Amino acid sequence: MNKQDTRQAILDITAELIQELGYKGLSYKHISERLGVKNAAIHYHFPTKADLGSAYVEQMIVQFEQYRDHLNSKYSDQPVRLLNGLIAIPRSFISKQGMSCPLGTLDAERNFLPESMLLASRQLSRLLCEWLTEILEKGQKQQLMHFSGVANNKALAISSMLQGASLMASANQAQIYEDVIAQLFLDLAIKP
Amino acid sequence: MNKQDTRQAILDITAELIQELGYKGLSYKHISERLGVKNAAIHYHFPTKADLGSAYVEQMIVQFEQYRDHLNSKYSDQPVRLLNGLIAIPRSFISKQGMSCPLGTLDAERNFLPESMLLASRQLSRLLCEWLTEILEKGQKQQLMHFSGVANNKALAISSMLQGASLMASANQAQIYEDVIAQLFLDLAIKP
DNA sequence: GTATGCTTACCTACTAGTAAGTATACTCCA
DNA sequence: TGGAGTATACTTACTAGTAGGTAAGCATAC
Repeated sequence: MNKQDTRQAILDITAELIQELGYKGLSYKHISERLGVKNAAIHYHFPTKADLGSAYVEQMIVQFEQYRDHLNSKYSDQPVRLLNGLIAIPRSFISKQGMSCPLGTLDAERNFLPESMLLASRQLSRLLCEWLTEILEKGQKQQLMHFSGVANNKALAISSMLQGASLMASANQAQIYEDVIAQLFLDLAIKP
Repeated sequence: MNKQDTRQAILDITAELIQELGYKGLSYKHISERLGVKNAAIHYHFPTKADLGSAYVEQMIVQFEQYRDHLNSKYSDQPVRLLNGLIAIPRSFISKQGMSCPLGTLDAERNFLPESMLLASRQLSRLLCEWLTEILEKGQKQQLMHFSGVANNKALAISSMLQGASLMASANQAQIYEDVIAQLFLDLAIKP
């Protein structure tokens, strides 16, 4: 097989497994069995687990940026649509049985993550929060969203809420996420 | 050593380690080394890891109930004090370097937890949410806390927020938790 | 004829868990 | 009161399984 194809296949399987098992729960054996190769083949593409983990988070960042830019250009002046787009990210993970949004999982595994991975996951978390801040500012300016304090801090609070709700939904019932989102819309006084 | 004393010492070390490493990251070797015994000694008190994990969560539930009952009787009609008491729980974990509130960690490890442990951790999560609901209802009645929708769902949203903020604070900077709490008080329009 | 992408075969470290042995402390009975 | 017996709280020594990682070999394709 082509080197880039195999590499991408490994990353895809890694993404699925991390959503299910976390970084620590992920093993080269899991990946190699799913891919139908031997575990040494994975080491050929990603010498160490830290290399694999870092590549995974880097890929998540790229995917997030593409998604954000796409929505930003499509719904530039529709902050409610943008917010719905952001909210859809954790939802997409929860909808798959046994899986969850990886950001919370990685935070929980902070003491096992290689430095590069921890830094990258912090960056992704920051990017998400910055996007949410912009959305809230637009929403406030257009009087479509209402909140106290500065957008920056409100974004941090909502970001925490989404991350927490995503984990709780995965470990309890998926419905929890929707209930929390409903409350969020009530709090922001968004007219549906 | 006395059997009950050793058992409690093991549970105390387990509590610390789970806050730091999670259930999966915890090992009998870690515990036995800290306690200055051999790993088989831990198996004498807790035959399987599932026994240890379940005992740990059960203990958390008892401690939570004592704390809640104590505050409830002390500040029965002071919902803001009660809320501060609830908020202090995750804070107490975050304040210890490298540690975090175990509820989020356990949710992230849902696919590795023995059934009894998963059920117990869900129960603790539910107890927390129920207490918060009562506090919000009192606060609303006394016009000390303001929010849209029903207390039940608002409690779920805040609960998610606390859990998410606790994880983010542990993996990033502890200050995040305080920033989120400040926003929460703003949102509830609580006068300080 | 050589670089690529993989396999075979191995390594060390660690995991939870177990069976058998042992020193200590307590209990019962002469 | 003293000694036999026994329960307690461990240790020693081990198991099978899994982890990440590596060195050398080997087909295939260029």
